[in-house]
Amino acid sequence: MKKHRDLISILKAKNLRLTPARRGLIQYILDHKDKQLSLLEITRFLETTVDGVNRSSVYRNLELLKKLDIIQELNLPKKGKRFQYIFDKEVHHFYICKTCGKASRGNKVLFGRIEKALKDVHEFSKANLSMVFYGYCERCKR
Amino acid sequence: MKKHRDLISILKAKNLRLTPARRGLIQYILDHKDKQLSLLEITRFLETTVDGVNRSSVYRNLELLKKLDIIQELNLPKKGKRFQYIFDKEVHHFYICKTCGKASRGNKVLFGRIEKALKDVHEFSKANLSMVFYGYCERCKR
DNA sequence: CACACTATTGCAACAAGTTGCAAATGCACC
DNA sequence: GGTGCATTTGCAACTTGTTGCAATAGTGTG
Repeated sequence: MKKHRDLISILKAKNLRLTPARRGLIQYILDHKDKQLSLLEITRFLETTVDGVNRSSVYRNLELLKKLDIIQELNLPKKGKRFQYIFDKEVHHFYICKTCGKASRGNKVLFGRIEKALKDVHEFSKANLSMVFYGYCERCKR
Repeated sequence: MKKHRDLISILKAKNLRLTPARRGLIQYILDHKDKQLSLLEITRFLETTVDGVNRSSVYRNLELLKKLDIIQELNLPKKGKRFQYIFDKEVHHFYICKTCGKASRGNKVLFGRIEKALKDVHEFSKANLSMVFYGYCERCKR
């Protein structure tokens, strides 16, 4: 799997080690790229496969993947903390409903358009930019 | 104070009661409109003034103010959860540094421009829209 | 200003998240 | 394949956040 190898080499380049816990976490996230994963889902998977990963390790590794811009944490109303794969050169931005917590990904065209709108924000680097919009979805619209 | 009365009438309209804890919280937030307040700051203030507000009440009231679009919760890297006043007809969007957690508010012109860029996102209501951009600040830029 | 009605609070038990430290282990080098 | 060493883990104690429920107290009405 190509992406998998990409990630491995990122870890290596930073002297980060590929432990069973990390391997499992990365695999699970890669297998659910389009989902916003809850901690419960992640923990359950790691329990049943790597069997016995302590929760502090799970938290620490999620933190690590965030720092590496591999995942992004989203705080979804009603649904709590979620983790979303964002490691690709593709764009990503999210529309989140303040009422029900539904999250949907934006598309490339819109991303480009918004990025352009931000061109005058000079003191802010748009490298690995990610954007979150909070409004109301069709169902919850008022 | 004008804004204060605005908020009070919003509460009234929803059958929400003005308890000491709520009054204190609202006052504190109004007095620090341009800060991202930490829970510690809020709690400390409420302890020393209203003396003895249970933490569950603090959490519940913050949740309430979020639902009313009076404050917004921001998750700042390194700094944790913060609460930011957003209740005015003025626009608000934030630039957050993924490394150090520095948050800065955007301005009206940019907001308008970005909002326009979002015009084709039809299934998403931009009422009380708020936007968060994650990138890197000048200091942390790489 | 007392009453009734319902929203809100405090409490206590629990769940989720954090941290320092000693033990374990991945990995580069031989 | 063994060795050394820095990274990572598990553990345990702790802090932070959540929830159900009974007691408390705002608020509108007369």
